[in-house]
Amino acid sequence: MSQHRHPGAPGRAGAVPALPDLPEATVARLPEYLRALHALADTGHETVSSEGLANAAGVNSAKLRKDLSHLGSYGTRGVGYDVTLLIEQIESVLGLTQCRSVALVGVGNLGHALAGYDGFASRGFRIAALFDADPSRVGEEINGLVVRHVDDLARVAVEESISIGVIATPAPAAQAVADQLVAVGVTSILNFAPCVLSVPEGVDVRKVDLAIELQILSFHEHRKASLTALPGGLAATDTQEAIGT
Amino acid sequence: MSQHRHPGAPGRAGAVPALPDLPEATVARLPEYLRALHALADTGHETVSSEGLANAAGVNSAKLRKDLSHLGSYGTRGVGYDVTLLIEQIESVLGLTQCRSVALVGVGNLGHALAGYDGFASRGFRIAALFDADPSRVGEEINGLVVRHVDDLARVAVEESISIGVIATPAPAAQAVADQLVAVGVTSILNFAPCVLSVPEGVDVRKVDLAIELQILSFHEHRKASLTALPGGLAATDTQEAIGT
DNA sequence: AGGCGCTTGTGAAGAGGTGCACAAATCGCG
DNA sequence: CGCGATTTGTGCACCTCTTCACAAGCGCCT
Repeated sequence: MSQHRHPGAPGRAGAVPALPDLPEATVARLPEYLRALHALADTGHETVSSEGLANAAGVNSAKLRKDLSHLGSYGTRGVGYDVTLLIEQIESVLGLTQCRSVALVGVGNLGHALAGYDGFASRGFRIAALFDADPSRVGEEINGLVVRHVDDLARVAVEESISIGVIATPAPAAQAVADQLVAVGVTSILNFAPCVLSVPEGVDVRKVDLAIELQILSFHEHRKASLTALPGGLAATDTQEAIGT
Repeated sequence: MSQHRHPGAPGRAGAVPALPDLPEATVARLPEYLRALHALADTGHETVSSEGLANAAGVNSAKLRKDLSHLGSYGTRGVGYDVTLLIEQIESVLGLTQCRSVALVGVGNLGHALAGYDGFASRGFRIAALFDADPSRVGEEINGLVVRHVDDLARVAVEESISIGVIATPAPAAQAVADQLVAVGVTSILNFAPCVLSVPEGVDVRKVDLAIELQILSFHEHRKASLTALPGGLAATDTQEAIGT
């Protein structure tokens, strides 16, 4: 998880239509539900049960029902959920009704791929500008966008009304880029650089580190290897819980 | 989170030197500590306090101490942790003492970038083979590796003793690739395709979906926008959280 | 209209993670 | 040698998330 502190919570916000104050874990799963729902809609389904949607999203059906219950009662007992209605609701909650403009900084190996990734556009995000610090890369055209120098960030960010910044630079440059993004008023950052960013309060940072995912897999692999290397195979249940502290 | 069920082994035998049975949350943070430790080692630090390392890793110092305590007492009270020793311990626990071979399937936009990502090699992973289903891509050389056809997966996987598979194909192809990987004996998969994979028990799948991260950010952005639009103007300035620095 | 089967929504219990606060342990110094 | 400064390791309370189990609600069929 990343840094997420949302301070004003105790003072209940008054009469705003819907500020559901969703649990973080639920928010993290909503996009997955949304993807599954779109797939269902594309295959002609009009309604879906919690069981069916849970399977499509890879979660437990009870968890799914509790998650959806946090955004209101949009299901019909005995029937299920209306696919179209649920899509609208989730998109509304996630703030996807408006198309958000993304600035991508760092057009190296990874940044290049991100610039061409069509999963963003199909989910309502528009990559509005590309930046790099390397002058030899400035001017290059990627996917219909021209790479600009990072010094132009301030001007362009305002022009394009950027709401999310993506950092795909090498680690040493990431903090400086983050500072620039914050200075321009960006309050949401997706960081692919393998380093910790320090940002002022109110700015959300999410981190994606590809190497870390591999290391976590490595741990489980290592663990499984230790287990299968045991004498007697895995059915040997006579020795157990010998491990204390 | 991803699918992590290790149910079939209720009696996990315990005669092995150290099977700490770490909490998942701890495992997920160890790589971050490791990165911070390497950075400290490179700058000449020989020891580090929990406070110092916690700052470098972007977490709370109490959490860090508890995490490290799960792998044993490798710190010295009044002094801190020996950087080199701690690196060795964490790498040992994560199973990084041996270089793991990775097979990357799907050499499209994203796969291309992953193949060239040097963060893998620097963390002890070796991309041992590249695959694609598109014949026009087979034979292409990327970063010193030749792209092979996915039908050769079985043969090559054995030759190269692949231990982790990375799926960077379009979503519709992902399940078939996963099945092939599993058939070859791969039990750890990192999935970049936006879909749910179903795999037999004992196989670990971790999912990275770039669009989902953006959608989570979008939610918080949406939420912040709603808050600042409130009448009472309970601006977020009353609580200063001073996030990890 | 009434009953029946199906599905949602939710209270409650359980599991897991977090952070505080402090005792225990170690080092350096007088 | 003992004392104080410092830092680890951890018991405990709190909190969030998960899972179970079931009542309430809905539609269909007779």
